[in-house]
Amino acid sequence: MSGDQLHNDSQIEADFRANDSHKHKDKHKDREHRHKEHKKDKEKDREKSKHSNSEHKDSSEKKHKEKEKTKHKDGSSEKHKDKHKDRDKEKRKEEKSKSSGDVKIKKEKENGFSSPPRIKDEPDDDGYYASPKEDSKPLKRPREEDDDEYKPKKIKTEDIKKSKKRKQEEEEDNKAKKTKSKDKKVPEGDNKKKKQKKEEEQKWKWWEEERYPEGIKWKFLEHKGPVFAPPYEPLPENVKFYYDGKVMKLSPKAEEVATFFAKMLDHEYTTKDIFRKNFFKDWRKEMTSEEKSTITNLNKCDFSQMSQYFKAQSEARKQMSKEEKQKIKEENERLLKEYGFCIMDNHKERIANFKIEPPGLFRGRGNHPKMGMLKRRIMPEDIIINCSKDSKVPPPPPGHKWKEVRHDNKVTWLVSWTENIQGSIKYIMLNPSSRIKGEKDWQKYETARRLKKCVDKIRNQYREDWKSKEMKVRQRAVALYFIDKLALRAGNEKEEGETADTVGCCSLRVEHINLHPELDGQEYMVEFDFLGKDSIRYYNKVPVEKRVFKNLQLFMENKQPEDDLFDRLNTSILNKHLQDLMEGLTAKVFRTYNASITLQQQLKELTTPDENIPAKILSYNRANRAVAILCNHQRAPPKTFEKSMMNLQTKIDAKKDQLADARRELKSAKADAKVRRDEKSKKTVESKKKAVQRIEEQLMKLEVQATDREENKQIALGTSKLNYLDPRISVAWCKKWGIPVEKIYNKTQREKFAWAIDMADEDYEF
DNA sequence: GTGGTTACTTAGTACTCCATTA
DNA sequence: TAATGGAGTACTAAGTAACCAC
Repeated sequence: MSGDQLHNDSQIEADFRANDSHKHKDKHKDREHRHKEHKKDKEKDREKSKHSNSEHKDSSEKKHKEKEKTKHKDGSSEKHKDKHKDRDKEKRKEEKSKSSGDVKIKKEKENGFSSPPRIKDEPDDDGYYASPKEDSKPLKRPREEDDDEYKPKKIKTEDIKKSKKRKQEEEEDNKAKKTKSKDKKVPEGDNKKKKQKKEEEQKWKWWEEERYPEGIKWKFLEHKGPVFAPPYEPLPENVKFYYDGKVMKLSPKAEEVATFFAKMLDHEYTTKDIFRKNFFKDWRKEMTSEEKSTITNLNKCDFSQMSQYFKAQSEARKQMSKEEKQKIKEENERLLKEYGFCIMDNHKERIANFKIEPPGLFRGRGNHPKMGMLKRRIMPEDIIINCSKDSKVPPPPPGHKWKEVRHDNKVTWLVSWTENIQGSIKYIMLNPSSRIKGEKDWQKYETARRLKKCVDKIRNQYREDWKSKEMKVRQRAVALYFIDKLALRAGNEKEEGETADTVGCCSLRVEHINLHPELDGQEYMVEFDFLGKDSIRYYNKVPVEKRVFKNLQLFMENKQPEDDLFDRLNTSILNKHLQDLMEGLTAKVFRTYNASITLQQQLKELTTPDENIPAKILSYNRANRAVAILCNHQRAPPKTFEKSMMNLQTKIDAKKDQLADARRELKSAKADAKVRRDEKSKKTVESKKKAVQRIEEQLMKLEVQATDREENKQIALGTSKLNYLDPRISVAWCKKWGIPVEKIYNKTQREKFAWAIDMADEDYEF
């Protein structure tokens, strides 16, 4: 399988280049299917071995057994069926690997196996050092996760004073708030005071305060509960639904579900078999028995009038008058004000998602087996409220009650409910700008920085483990190598048939890699091709070390394409091992670490001191892009991409013409001044010169913009910026080069990273 | 070791709003 | 003044990983 190398960015190491996926997703379908069949077989086998004496041995299983026997011609039909149970096979295999491995290792030694090249270029100083700033400001100490039983540390007296003062202020603030909440209605007049207060709130520097002991997330929590989806509004009489060419009036319930489908009619989803099948099955559940007996074929349903009605409605919404739009906006603001905030430990904090997800049709990503199923309406009776005992419990809507009210301060969520598609729990939590999220974020980067201190040791260790006699250890070491080198996700096991068939490192299957002893002039190439999170394709050709290559060959021996590559490994085994190497270390820390260290290196490499601000920002974006490529953060190219690119090019051409004109004018002005030699003409020359300069700058800006946009066509920068890059690296870079931080982070991002903006100075080192 | 549950982070896309341009 | 386009936001799916009982 070959994919076209898409990201042709000279700045980025070829190793890290992942290929485009969106166009190729379909290619995987076939394979997925095959895999599913296979897995089903496997599952059955598992069941069988579990209840070996059970009465479940039906004919299909027998058939399957026979099938399996023919599959594995070497007679080892039970091989690879089960990861953890088949000890005999394991032994046999290990013996085999031992003998062949020994030979191989010897051979390598004879070949003069030299220490492998470094996985990633890293700054020469291997040791970690805290930034001088942190040394001088113990208050902003990087938090170590290892201080398990955290006791608020005594910090500089000065700072204690500060914090005490702040606390006093807060207490006063809180008192005021409490009295306020008692007599609720506050005259609209005190806007100024309110504003001031708001600003104070925004300026709250939680990162300078003491933390709670491990496990405790808050001491006081009060909120207004969730906002429910608006009730269903039946369609007007003139909007008809037709079945088999005849008008049919649907019951409200059936009609509501029908409108969900009608609203999606233009989407490709509604043409997919699984989607239609799932939808129809769930829709029928909502029908009256009469409807059920009439409506038996989705193909005979005509939703077109409904669809047109909704299109007209959305058109009308766009055409609304200013006043109407303003009214809606005000209503939304009112809702936000009332339900969008909570009080957590004396501070008003913004809630991220205070609105309950409305009912609709489930749209999974990729080839999701449950697409089209009905996401049912969430009622107060489904809702668990979490708040503190001494808070005012939010009242349920009239005539309803909550499923439960609990007071659990070991968790951060305010509201939860169980969703009906996967049976998973959904939560209402706080905004990223909140203390509770910020602290966690900060902690995450501190863990990644701790990894920096010991990453060399860990790398040496897994290199050693490639030679281990134990298959499990070898697999673990190779997997870890991939996670480290390629920033792959851990790859938890997933329930079969419940989700799209996607994989991560530990769940890679034989069919996801191709080994090439030589490819494109390089030795020991591994070609990856699989669907990762969100069914985004990961395609990459990577040269690996010989020992890794040989190990992979070994892991793949006698396996079917649908078999697990790392059959002795899962994420929990891997993470347990990582925990032993460093406290708090998990597979995902490697992604954070490698993303952040890459940004820091790339910024160092790409920033040229004498460049102007737009050029520096281009460099920043390129560094950011290198990370996004490493992490395989892709996006569908914007629908208007080609057009907007063309428009930009037109602008550039026009600017070029304008520049040529200005230069001509400058030339003639110069000639004129030479002849006249008066003040006026000199001034004209000066002003023409300035004009040329101005236009040159404008042109340059446009060109930079064009480059940036082109390079960004299929790469999403946001995800890494928000989740993987230690914001202090960016802040330090801004401070070092005099770039306003607003150029890198928008308002929301600045709120999220307020802690970093406040604490990092220009010589911060990750 | 496994399977189930829970809590939380990470992810891409659809929509909205607002500034700029024709 | 309407159209356009891009930045920012809202939404919610899909991951990771810890914990617990057996």
